[in-house]
Amino acid sequence: MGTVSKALNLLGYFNHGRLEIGLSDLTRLSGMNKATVYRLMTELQAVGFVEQVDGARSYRLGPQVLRLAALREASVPILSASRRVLRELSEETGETTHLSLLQGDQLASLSHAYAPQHATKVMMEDAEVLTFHGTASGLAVLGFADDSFVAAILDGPLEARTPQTQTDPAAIRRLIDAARRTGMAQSVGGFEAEVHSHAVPIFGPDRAVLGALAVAAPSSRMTDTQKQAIPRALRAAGLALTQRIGGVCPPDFPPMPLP
Amino acid sequence: MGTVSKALNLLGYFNHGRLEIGLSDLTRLSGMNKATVYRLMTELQAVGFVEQVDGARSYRLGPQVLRLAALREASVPILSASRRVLRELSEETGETTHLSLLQGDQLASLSHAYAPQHATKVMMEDAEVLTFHGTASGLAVLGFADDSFVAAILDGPLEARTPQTQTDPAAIRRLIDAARRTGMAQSVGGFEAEVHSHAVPIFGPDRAVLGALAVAAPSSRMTDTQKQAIPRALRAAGLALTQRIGGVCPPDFPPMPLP
DNA sequence: AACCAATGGTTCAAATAATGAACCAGATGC
DNA sequence: GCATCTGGTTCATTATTTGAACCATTGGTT
Repeated sequence: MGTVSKALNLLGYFNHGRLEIGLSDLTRLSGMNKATVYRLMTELQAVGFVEQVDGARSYRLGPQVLRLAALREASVPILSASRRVLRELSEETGETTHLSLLQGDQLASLSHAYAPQHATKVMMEDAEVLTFHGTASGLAVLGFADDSFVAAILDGPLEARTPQTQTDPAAIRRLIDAARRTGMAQSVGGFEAEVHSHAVPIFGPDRAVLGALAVAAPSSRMTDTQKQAIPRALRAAGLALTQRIGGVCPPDFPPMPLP
Repeated sequence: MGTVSKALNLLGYFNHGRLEIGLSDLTRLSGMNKATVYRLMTELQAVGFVEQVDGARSYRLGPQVLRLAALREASVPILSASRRVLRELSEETGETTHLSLLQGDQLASLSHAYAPQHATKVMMEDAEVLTFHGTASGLAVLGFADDSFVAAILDGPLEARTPQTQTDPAAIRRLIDAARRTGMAQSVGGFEAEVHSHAVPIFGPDRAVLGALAVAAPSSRMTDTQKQAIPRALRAAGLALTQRIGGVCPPDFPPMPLP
């Protein structure tokens, strides 16, 4: 691994629970030498990828990433395309919706919409990294990912975020197969307790899976009516989003059932 | 300059006119050795900062920057805070408004809003890099930047984007001084012909200037009425945005004139 | 007030990774 | 069928990165 990767991997330790990280913490987290971390962070700071909060002390992400993200959106306007789809899907289902995208070997939730209807709703934070085996979105993605990628996930550690999280590789494999067959995945409390999610994959122009569109509802509201309505609306929204970004579904993707 | 800076500087060559760059172009643009550029880009690709468009060929920015930008917004929610301010200011003035932020030694326009009123309007693109000497936003920022920073800008090459661009260092210095005295800057056709812009600086919690809020109108619509109304609305909006992000104006910032 | 354990930051010889000229192989143009 | 692009690769030379140890401050404990 080259120096550039090491430096940029340091940025991976930032998340919603750790928006600012001190030198010592970063040294511990990364397992690298303190002097190395210091030099890398100093260099990242010089190019505006991180900044120090005031004068000295801990680091946080810098303003330069905003410019790059805006240009990425200009190249591949998937987030902007998703906003209307998310909003309409939220209104139609009455529940929280979100879009997650593959970023290398991670799946991050990057855009969401809330429904106005209910006082209680599933709350989302952008940039949260999702597990593949414990979320509907993750299973939907795995259903259409490379075999080697799926194997790597099933081989790796399968953490249980909740008591309901499925961690048996064989069982997860069955869920993935079901996702591929039906074009949709579900998770009941696999990531957050009391949350029942449905998700469909989103495809790019090369027919590769890019991420997933999901509806997350409190389990208590998942009535028989909703269990019918949500998959129907979600499937249509997923196809619409894939289409809006110029994507193409793979040949084995199950078509919309007739109404 | 270390390897990390070299790699990340490569990302600086991406812009709206060049969303995808091939290896040879990048080699020429950067002046570095082709093997070096190749290795750096391969490494950036491995961590998801760039990706290759399909299989092989040219590079574009990768999905990883989206996650970092979302986290940056969670740290410093300046873009989300700006959206309402921009929208209201656009509605009030009937013109295009935008927010630009300092990113190291660059000023990039990162968020904008259009007014619904007119058929003609000034169009904006996010992530466009602005000149300091030829835009109202740039002058507003320089008015409250470090002396050394101002000196570096005036010392550097001062490109004329339009025939109207002021490129005389002494004249620009006078514009900067005026911006500091009045808390507002103007530019008539200094960046795009026929565009008359006003801008006010935005400050952070440490009283340092972060960027500028601007109103851009076609010169033809800049009537005496608008010349009064826009500065008034803009000044109020700038103070509101500074306040909403927890910023503090420096002691010498001219207060709002009484109505 | 002395002590201890943190913190961020710095040094310098040794170890390692980056560099660049030259070289492939394929595509495109003439 | 020659010339010139392109992206990609090699390998000895060179320059950068590395890491143990060391400072200076800070905050908490006895």
